[in-house]
Amino acid sequence: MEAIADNASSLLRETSLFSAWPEALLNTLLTQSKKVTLGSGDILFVEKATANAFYLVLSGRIHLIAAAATGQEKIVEIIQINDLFAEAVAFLGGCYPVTAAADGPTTVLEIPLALFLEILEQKPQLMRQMLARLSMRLHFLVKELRHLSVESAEQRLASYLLELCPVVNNPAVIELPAKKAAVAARLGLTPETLSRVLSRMRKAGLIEVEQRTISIPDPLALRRWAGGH
Amino acid sequence: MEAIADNASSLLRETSLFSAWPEALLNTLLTQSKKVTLGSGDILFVEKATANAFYLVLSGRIHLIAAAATGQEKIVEIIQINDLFAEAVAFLGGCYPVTAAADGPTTVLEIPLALFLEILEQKPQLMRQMLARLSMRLHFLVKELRHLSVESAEQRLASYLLELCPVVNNPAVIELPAKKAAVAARLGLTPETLSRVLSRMRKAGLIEVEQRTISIPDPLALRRWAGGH
DNA sequence: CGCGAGATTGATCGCCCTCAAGGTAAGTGG
DNA sequence: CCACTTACCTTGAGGGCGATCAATCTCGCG
Repeated sequence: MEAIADNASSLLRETSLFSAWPEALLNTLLTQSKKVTLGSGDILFVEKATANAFYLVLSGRIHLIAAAATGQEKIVEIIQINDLFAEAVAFLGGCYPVTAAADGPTTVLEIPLALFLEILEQKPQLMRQMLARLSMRLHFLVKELRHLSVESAEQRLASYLLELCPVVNNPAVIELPAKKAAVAARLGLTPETLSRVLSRMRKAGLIEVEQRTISIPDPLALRRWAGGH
Repeated sequence: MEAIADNASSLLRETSLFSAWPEALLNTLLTQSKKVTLGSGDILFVEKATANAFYLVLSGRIHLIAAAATGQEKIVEIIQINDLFAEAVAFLGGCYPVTAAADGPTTVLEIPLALFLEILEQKPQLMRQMLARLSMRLHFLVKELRHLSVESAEQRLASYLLELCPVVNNPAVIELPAKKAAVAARLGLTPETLSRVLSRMRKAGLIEVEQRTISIPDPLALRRWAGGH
């Protein structure tokens, strides 16, 4: 229990949102939070459920999924270790807009909204940070909208790979953050299409694929290639 | 000039963001703001430009447009009269994520970011409202992502029409907020496809179309029909 | 080895875009 | 009042991208 708290504390401190919080407040928050362990595919919360808490990924991965009436699903975002999610619902006091499911064994820290809001109310500068954070998410989603609506499969995958590159000028070797089927869903594609596009890029000499490891000798060439379809 | 300020003041007060602002602060903001008149197609700001202000639509309409490298365009949102836009950039101090263009003759109120931030800094409860507002936009965009990625043209148009209905149980007569080509772009479709889908709905007896006026005898039937492709 | 999950590859199909040709309606000038 | 113009919408034919369905392949593992 103590070990868990310590682990969570250090992880919390690493997030941009909490990095500037005073120790005392962070501890208060932690005593009210609890660790949740999930198996592969377990549902943390479902779309439209009343939101009582938000979450920090301690280990594993969480998929945020939007489902249509027809049963089709789209992974809106893949939440990695040490990322916060669902924190935006706090200010609406409403319900979750997506479903959250574990991708493999995963542990998350569940932080109650009520206490969080109470603390925030007394610390305006923390609010300012929340605002910046939400703005960043807004920009991210706007960018996603563009990707989905006006870019081809090649362009979407290329953008995605380029985002994973630390620097765009040098050769890079990157690791896909999840199994390919999940990456495909994240990009709004089927696994088959993802496979074919990767294959096309490989044949064009732009990337090399080995399991989840992808090496990109010339990221800029990849970007140019995607530009011309 | 005085008339302009009065008009803008009353409009500002009607927006959820400013409705709770004290008169004095609102006037301070107004004296620093200025009215901008735009002709059809005029660009208010372009994507990636440094953001110095955000805007309130006083009359007409503004299209927020995301463009791809290939030149294709998608209307992310259609901003109606009395709606704020671009206010989210304030907290990043960065650049606009989309391009804003006037749809027909339009006037907007240009509100400088610097002053706005300064006021906000001193009024925590106003920040709280900003947070709620940004959360709402986040939810809106998440919903949009779902629409674009997992729904068909029929479903997207049906959802769009249903959102324009005041109540979903009763017959409704609604007015498209812009010319059909713009609505199509807003839905991620071409004008041709929009026309065809409208035609299909008409032949199914679900709607009647007269210029921009659309009557929906049974919104629920429309929703059911869209569910089954 | 055999099993099963994930990845690949091929064949086919459907939705939506593109290109092209009317069609409708409102506004001009004679 | 009527040709003419212009903007917008509609309708049709054809094609491409990515989904679907199905078969095969790879690899880790009991």
